[in-house]
Amino acid sequence: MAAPRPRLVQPEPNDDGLRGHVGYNMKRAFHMIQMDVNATLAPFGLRMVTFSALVVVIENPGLRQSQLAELLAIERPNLVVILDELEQTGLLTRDRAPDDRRAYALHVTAKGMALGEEARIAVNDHDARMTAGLSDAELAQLIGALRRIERNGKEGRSPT
Amino acid sequence: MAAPRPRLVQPEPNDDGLRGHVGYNMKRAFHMIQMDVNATLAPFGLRMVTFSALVVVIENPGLRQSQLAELLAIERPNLVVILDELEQTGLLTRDRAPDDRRAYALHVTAKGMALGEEARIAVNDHDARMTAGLSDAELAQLIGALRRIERNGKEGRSPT
DNA sequence: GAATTTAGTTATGAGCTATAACTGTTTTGA
DNA sequence: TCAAAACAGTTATAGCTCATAACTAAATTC
Repeated sequence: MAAPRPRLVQPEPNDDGLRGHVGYNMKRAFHMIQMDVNATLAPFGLRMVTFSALVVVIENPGLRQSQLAELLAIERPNLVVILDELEQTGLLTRDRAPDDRRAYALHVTAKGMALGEEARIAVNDHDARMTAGLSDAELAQLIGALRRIERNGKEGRSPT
Repeated sequence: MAAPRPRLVQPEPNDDGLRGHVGYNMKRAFHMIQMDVNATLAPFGLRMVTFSALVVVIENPGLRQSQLAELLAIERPNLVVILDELEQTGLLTRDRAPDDRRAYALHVTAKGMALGEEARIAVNDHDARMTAGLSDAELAQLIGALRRIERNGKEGRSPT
């Protein structure tokens, strides 16, 4: 066994005092995920939020904008530009709802469907990369904990 | 047992297709944490990032700005305004390093120390709120998973 | 049918992050 | 020794995300 090395006069600086906080660790982890997923989606002309919107419209055809905003927890005004982007690149359509001429029914185009499915494969690869080293059970536990935190945060808000 | 209710023509829209992705769940969880921690720190005149900087300087007195930036994974230019804020409110000092007149040695003031410790108590409460319902073991597992993801993200980057 | 509510939009501002380019100081090495 | 390179901190700037207020047009309420 090696003899103990004499203590450095100037010990290595560290962020140990923050590592016990969930928020600090999550901020750093999320930053990595965001960078990687955006790099992953860039070849498709998508960002994290446009990908999310596209997937939800694929799975909920005919959805209204306000419903999509609610589902994604995005403010309506911000969703407008996101959908502009997806509409202008021909991935989805805004069709006037026949029963309510204020509203739009959202549908993906064939192109949107195809691109969405391809992007999904890429995002699954990204997921696998970022969660490498975690078992299936650990991954499920992670997602469960994240959803619990999301719920805890909602409960703290005003009971709408 | 109740008889099965007939299937709705328009089923409730949902984001199930995204819930399997770690990034989507983390984005939503982190958003809640960020809102809550900022509300928690506002009475102290702090934000998440100024709190983080303050804590690290408390625990690493004499630290250089570039070391702090490295530790917090913040770009140097962005750290400047953060430290301006902490310096102008009298929480820390930038002292010219005697051995290198380019560099500053960072130290917290007595006021910074006191405020930092108070803020820490508030942030611990925030942590407890956000992670309510998770056992100690689950919390440890969560932090472990987040650190793993952070490491996986770093490895994907250029090996500087 | 006037008043209110709702769906989507526009305009705008705040916060966080990243990059390029600059000043002044230290280190390198010819 | 002294010019070139590297380094610490800074300034300026731009992008992305999120939030709010105020608007238009259509539907609903009473």
